Order: sequence, then C-alpha cells, then structure tokens
Amino acid sequence: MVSRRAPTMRDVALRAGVSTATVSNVLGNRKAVDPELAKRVLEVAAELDYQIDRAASQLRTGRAAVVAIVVPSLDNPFFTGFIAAIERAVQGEGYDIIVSSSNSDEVQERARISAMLSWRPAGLIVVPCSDAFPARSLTDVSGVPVVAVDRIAGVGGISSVSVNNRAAARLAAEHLLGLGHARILVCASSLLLANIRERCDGVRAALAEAGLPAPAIVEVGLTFDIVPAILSPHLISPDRRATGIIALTNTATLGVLSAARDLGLVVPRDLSLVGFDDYAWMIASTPPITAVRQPLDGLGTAAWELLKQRIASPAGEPQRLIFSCQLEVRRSTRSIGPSLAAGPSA
Amino acid sequence: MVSRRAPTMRDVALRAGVSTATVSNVLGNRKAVDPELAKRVLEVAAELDYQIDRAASQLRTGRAAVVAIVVPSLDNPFFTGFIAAIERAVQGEGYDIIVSSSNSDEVQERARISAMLSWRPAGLIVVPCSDAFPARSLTDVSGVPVVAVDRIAGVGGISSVSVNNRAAARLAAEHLLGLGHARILVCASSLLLANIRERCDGVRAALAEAGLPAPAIVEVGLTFDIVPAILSPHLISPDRRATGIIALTNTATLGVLSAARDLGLVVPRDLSLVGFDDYAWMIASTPPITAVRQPLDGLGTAAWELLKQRIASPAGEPQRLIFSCQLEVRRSTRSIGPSLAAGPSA
DNA sequence: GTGAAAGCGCTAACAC
DNA sequence: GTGTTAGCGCTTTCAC
Repeated sequence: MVSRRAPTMRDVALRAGVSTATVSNVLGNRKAVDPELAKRVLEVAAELDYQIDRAASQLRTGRAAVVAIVVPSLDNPFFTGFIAAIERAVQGEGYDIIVSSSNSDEVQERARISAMLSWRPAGLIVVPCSDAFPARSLTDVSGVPVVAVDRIAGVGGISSVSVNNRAAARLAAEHLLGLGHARILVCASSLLLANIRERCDGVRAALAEAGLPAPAIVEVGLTFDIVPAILSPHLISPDRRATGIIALTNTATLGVLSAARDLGLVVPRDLSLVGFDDYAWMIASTPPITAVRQPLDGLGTAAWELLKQRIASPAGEPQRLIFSCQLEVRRSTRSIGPSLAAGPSA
Repeated sequence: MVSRRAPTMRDVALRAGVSTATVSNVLGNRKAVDPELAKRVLEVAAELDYQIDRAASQLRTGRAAVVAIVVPSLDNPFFTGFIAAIERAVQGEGYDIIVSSSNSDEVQERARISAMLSWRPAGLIVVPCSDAFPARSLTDVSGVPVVAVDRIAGVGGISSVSVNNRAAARLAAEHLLGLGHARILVCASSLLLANIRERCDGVRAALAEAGLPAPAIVEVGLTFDIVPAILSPHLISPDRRATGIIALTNTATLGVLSAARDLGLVVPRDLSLVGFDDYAWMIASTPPITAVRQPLDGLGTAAWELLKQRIASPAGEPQRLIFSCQLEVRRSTRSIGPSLAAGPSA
C-alpha cells in the first residue's frame, strides 16, 4: 500500500464539475443546492471516500467538533466509565473526544489541559485531580467552555456536575446502623480530596445522629495494593475492631476485601462491608458487595449537556448539577449477631 | 468570564517585535535564532499563555500529532487498559489520542474510523470488532498508517500486535491438567472471534495431547449478566459436570464466578477456575483468581512502536508482533481430590 | 539570522 | 442557485 494523499474538496469539485463552494454547501447542507448537482456531488464524494479535512474546516470556522476530556487516570473504571458515557452522549452530534490522563498530578494536569486547548476544542470536561484545580486559569484565558466533574470543591464560577457525597455516605452509614453496627470504620482514599472528606462527613453525621462516637477514618491511598498493609492494624483485635467498614472508593473496596481475606476475616460474617461505585465484579463477587452506586451514565450525559449550554451561551450563568447516589444492598452486609455484638457470651 | 479569542502567533510576534516566522522558528526550534530574540519570544509566549493552534499547524504541515484509537468498547477494562498504555507511550512525544468506540458493531466501526480519519491523524490503532475488519479499505484509501490489535485473524498486509492465544489457553489447560482435572469446560465469549477460537484450539490441543476427549465449549456472549443462565445447565449435575473451567475473557470469568455462586458451588472446592486477563478484582477476590495475564502495557507500547515505524516508512514491510501471556497461579484452582475425582468413595 | 509572502483545505461573503 | 475569492493561523521557501 502506497502512502497517498487523502482526496480534497477540490478533487470532488473537479470530478463533479462544480465549484468547491457547492461541494461545501452540499456536504454541510448549508445552502440550497440543485438536487441534481447535489446528487452528483454526493456520488463523487462516496466514490472517492472523501472525508472532510477537519483541521481546515476548523481553521476556517473557528469551531471544532471535538470535546477534550482530562481525567486523573485511565486505569480506573470510574473514570473510563465516565468517558464511555460522554462518548455515547457526543456521538451522533458529530463530536469526537480527545482524552488525556493527568496521572493524579497537578503539574501534569496543567500540561495536559494546555495541550488539549491547543486543539481549540468546543469544550473541555475535566475531573480535576485536586480541589484547587489550579489549571483553571488556563481555561479562562483560552475562552474554552469548561465543565468540572466530581472534584469540584474549590471550583467556583464554572459549570460542574457532581454527586451528593454527604448523602451518599450517609446512605452507607445508615444501612450499617440499621443493621445494628456501632463500631464503624471508614476506609478513605485520600483526605486531600474534598469529595472524600464530604463522604467522611456524611458518615460522621449519621453516627452522631445515632448518638454514636465518630468513626475511625483510615487513609489508604489511591492504589489498591498497599491497602492491606495500612488496614491490618485496625482489623487484628477481634474485640476492638469495627464490625462494619465503609470503603469510599472502588479501589478502597478492593483493598478492604483483600485485607480482610489476608486476615482470615470472612465477609459478612466477621465484617460487614459497604463499597463505593458499582461494577460487575461487585455483583459477581462472593458475597456480592453492598455498594453505593454513582450514576456514571447520568454524570457523563449531564456533563455534556452542561457543556453544550456553555458552548451555546458562554456568557450565561454557570450551572451546578448534583446527582444522588443509590445504595445497592447485596450480601456483604448483615445484621449484627450476638456473637459480634457482645463476644461469645450469648 | 467573557469568551475570548486565544492569542495567535501574530499576537506574540507583534508583542515581541519580531516576525511570525521567527516566533515559529523559536517555538518549533526549527532554525537557529538569536538567543536574545528567542528569549523574548519565549517570555511573551508564556506571558500570553500562548498555545499553538494545532489545526492551523496541521493544515500547513500535513502532519498531525494525534493518534486515533478505535476499540470495541470503552466499558471493558481490557480495552481501556490498552488505551491507558498507549496514552503513556505517546505522552512526551507530543502526541494526543482521540478515542472512539465501535460498540462491537462493524457498521459503527466503519463510521467511527471514517470520522477519525477526517482528523488526518498521524496513525490509527484499532482493535477490530470482527476478524474481517471490513473498514480496512477506508484506511487504505486515506493513506493513514494503521496498526491492528488483538483481533487480527483476517487482517493481512498491515502491522499488527497480538497475543499467542493458543499458547495462552494451553497454559491454562496444562495447569488444570497438572492438577488432575480431566473434565474441563471452556467458557468462551463468542466463537465468531478468531482469538477466542484460537484459545479454544489451545485447550483442545492440550487435552488431546493428554489423551483426553475434547472439552465442552460454551458460548456465553459479550456481557456478563447473561452468563449464569447459559452456564447453569452445564453445572448442575454433580457427577457429570466439569471440575475445571477455563473462562476465556474477563467478562466470562465474572460470569463463571456468579454462576458458580448462584448454584452454591464453591471455588475451588467444587470447581477450579482459570480466568483471562488480570485485574485488581481478581487479586482481591476470595479466592484470588488464577488467570492468564495478557501483557496490556506491552501491547500498548508495541502498537505505538509499530505505528511509529509505519509513520516513518509507510512503504516498509508491515510487522506482526506476537506476545506471550503468563499464568498467574492463585487460589481458584486446586488439585483434584478424591472426593471430586471419584465421588464419595474414598 | 530575520522577514515577507505564499499557500495548506476549507467556508462565508459576495457577485452574478 | 452557483462560482469567485479572501482569509482562518500556521510553516516554509526565498530574499536579504
């Protein structure tokens, strides 16, 4: 296969015996064109497998049919699920997505956003890797519409979509409380993240209302493999350890599961577990994991809708959309029995 | 925030008191420029947060610093892991990725590739959704370098990277055989996919060499939720059912796990399971799942290397790279005990 | 070593 | 309803 040049609009025009303007009008159905001519143009275009050159089109119009997405990681199903939802949403409206990972690093985040902006995208959807979102300034100068997602605490004045983290965590806590658990441990990824802090608050509030002391909160980091080492000390003492654990992210959930197993603790017999996020493996797991489900698809769709609003009227008021989460009760949580509540006395 | 125009090279040139040619030369460090001038240009560029307009740059040079990626699904961690690996590889070489999902549909695949091509990307990496890869013709006419990944059976004459599926499956089968299993069931996603058929062949070959009859092969589809219903009939009869199952994809692995649980079968006591692909949940699972690990990162890196070769010399010989997989022995497989081998007789 | 100017492929005025 | 033409922001000769 010889490397060849893609056909241009001029090629199509020549072959169809019309001007490039007419080709452009037909292909972009912009102005009325004689049906006969239009047909011929379309035929020739198909024949040549003509594809418009978006760089040229964009340069001329100033509009780009692409939305840039920046997330902290492409190895986390939460973020890729979110991207998948956006891709579904922008499909059919003729937009493509260009995606990039900040590797949970502010410096890289800034660099990636900067690179994305050089495409002059129609808009930018970003899951900031920190509350501060320092790269925000970049988007201000470029004038590209932005929607921030998920970690939006410190982010004022721009559209955002997120989840009611307090309520979500409260759901988990109240479920455990309702089952009779009083010693509850919270397994948090990083307390540097406002959404995680909000989830902690939600648990705290629920416990406080129930007249219980504040929960222990353990910070386990962003990757799953180190969790067991960090968590073990909190799980060894049979009479002091928590009976219920709330894991605040999918990674933390995985970590709790393997920590428990390493310690010979059986879920839910020895330990009730509520996870966060909702994936196939949680359902296939034995036992299936009770979890707080974030409406990934809704978040993606909403991010795109909000972005479209900003694109249509950049001067309009930024919107904040907050979704609720749902608790999926499965089998990793159980009502606390006498053996757990009061030791072997009963 | 008022919508504003991004600064152009002209803005930088004016402000720095030089020509746009000089700015271009400095920023692209293309030609030697007086250090004094260069410094000033850089300063002004930073001051204005100047970002080159890639559409304009690309239109002029004909080269685009973007690689297009098309995969069957963005909801499958195998594909997103692969994308993550590519993203890591192209980072730092100044390339961005634009990604798209074919939803495992040939028609959509063609449409998506066609759309990708209109960006005139430096190259295209595609995981075809079928062996035929009918959209290939598109890439031929556009002259965009292509690398096909994973499902490459019917794909001749282009560079490709894949895995030795026969050998991989053989690894799984021989492991089970070594543990004393003789009744082995293969849980395949779709036999329409050549890579899946190759994996079946691998299992078959291993069993044949061991003098055993061919394994039962059950086709369970591409999504996880329907697997239990399809699999159950094969797992009910205690004395006729397989003692070892090989699940040929991560989705199939999940399906087997939940089917077994629904039937009250305990892994590995009642059933040994070897999965495919290797994810965090397999390690966190109880028991941890023995699995054939595909070198995702290697596949991604290799795809990019091969693509770079094609970009550098489009007329060169296409390369085919084939990776081997590794068996991660964990605890979902066990040596077959008397109770399983011969019923309760021992 | 620097600048002037042409032109990449397209679209939007504008003329006809 | 169609064609001519200017020009989007950049890179790349080509003069100087």
